[in-house]
Amino acid sequence: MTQQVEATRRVPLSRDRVLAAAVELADEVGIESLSMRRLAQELGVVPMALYKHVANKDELLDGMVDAIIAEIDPPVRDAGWKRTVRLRVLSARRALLRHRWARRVLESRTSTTPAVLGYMDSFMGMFLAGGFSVDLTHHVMHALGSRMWGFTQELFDDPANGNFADMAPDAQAAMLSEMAERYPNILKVATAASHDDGSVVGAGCDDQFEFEFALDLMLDGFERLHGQGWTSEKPAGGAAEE
Amino acid sequence: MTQQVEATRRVPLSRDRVLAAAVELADEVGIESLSMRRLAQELGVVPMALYKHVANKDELLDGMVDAIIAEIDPPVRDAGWKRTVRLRVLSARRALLRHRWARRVLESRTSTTPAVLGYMDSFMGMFLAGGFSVDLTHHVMHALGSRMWGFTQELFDDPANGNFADMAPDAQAAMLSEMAERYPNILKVATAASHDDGSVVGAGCDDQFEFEFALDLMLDGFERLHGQGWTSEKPAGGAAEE
DNA sequence: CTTGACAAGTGTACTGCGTACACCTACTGT
DNA sequence: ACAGTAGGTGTACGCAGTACACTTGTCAAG
Repeated sequence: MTQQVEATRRVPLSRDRVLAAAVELADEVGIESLSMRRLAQELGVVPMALYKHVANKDELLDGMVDAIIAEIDPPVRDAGWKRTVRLRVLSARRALLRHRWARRVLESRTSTTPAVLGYMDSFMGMFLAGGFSVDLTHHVMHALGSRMWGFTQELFDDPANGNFADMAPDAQAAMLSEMAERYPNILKVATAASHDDGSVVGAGCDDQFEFEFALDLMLDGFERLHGQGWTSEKPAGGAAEE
Repeated sequence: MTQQVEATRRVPLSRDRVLAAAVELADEVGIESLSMRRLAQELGVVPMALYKHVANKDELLDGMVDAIIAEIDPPVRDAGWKRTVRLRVLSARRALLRHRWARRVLESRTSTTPAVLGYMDSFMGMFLAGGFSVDLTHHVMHALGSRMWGFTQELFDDPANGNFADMAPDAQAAMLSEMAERYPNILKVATAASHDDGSVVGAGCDDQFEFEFALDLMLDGFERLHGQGWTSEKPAGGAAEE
């Protein structure tokens, strides 16, 4: 009987099982609470057992990111570059939103795993296939930056707003009048962004709208540059120096 | 005599001294090596002494960020909004580049200290003063995102390139041919970006150029939208739902 | 000059982390 | 039947942040 129990759980660990469990755990408790010990416990195993499948925690994080990247849809076929890029970014965004920790990990990772490189490569491919010069593609990639992954640095994070909502009404009023005095512009902009909804910062705005607004702004800019055959005029030559 | 020594070092700690030392230490050894213990040691004091001046490490980091923000120049006067914004961002960029750890801390911080709010407020003020609608200003702020602080997520970080440079020539060749096979687009773009210089990724490109390229692309986009009186057409009403 | 209060600095100790290293164990191919 | 090995275990180390009780230095009031 114990044999059976053991037989049931004796599905041996594997790199994939470890990564999957890590992703799930991070989804549940947040990346900051994901420790090797906690993960091991979740898998019913002693912490050091994990090290037979991942070299260390950094590699674990890399693997988790790779798993998320695998969720991104491949480029659609036979659409113009703009639509292809747009859809791909939005697909990446959906994947990253399913795993909210992924943004931070991706940002903090200096690493370039094969999955990351593969995504970037195929991303550049979309522009090149659209007739962009290698030169322009390069700058475009830099300009997109992390927006290629479907996210932007949030202006305010939820907590600030959460705190506000949790405050006593009079404290809210006090804070509001203090803000009106010290940060009049923020207040103006924030309240305009949230007529019907009582919140002041952040929550009043539609992140998805903001993201697409900025993405389209950039894509339009790229289109314009491409249309006018833009080239970075580098200082002619350069062999002269040194 | 020991008295004198003590008298000399008896310049008492203060929040400002702690923050200044923390900034300096982070500049020297990197943010990941900045621990309360290490900082205390640097100040010739026992770790717990710091807690008389900062509540905890998070507050220390917040304070450090605030100190960097204080280094950003105020907006220039009597220039158009575009030039004003541009110069301000580039000033922020200079400050952040003087303290390379600041980018990460700013990114990871969910907090909104008065200094952060103040900067944002004055930033919005530049657009509003330029005649932007509150609405457009709002979206523009989101679109800028962390570029407002003068940085972008780097595509590749130095390490990858550093490793490559440190490799044996034949290993380099092997890696190159492997990359040509698996990431042909990356290779194309990267090599084009670094004709004269031997490196393959990252180092070949001029970060400052890339940053300004993207910044100007966005500012031009904003200008265009502003010129045509852009408004986000929100779904009329909304009170109907709930 | 004493005193006593309060701010600044100290010492010790706790918990949790990542992970090195030596060990055991159960399955595999010969 | 047995040796080799991959996978799991147990113990232990150093480093982190910080709670809590303590001493010390300084200065105002009696």
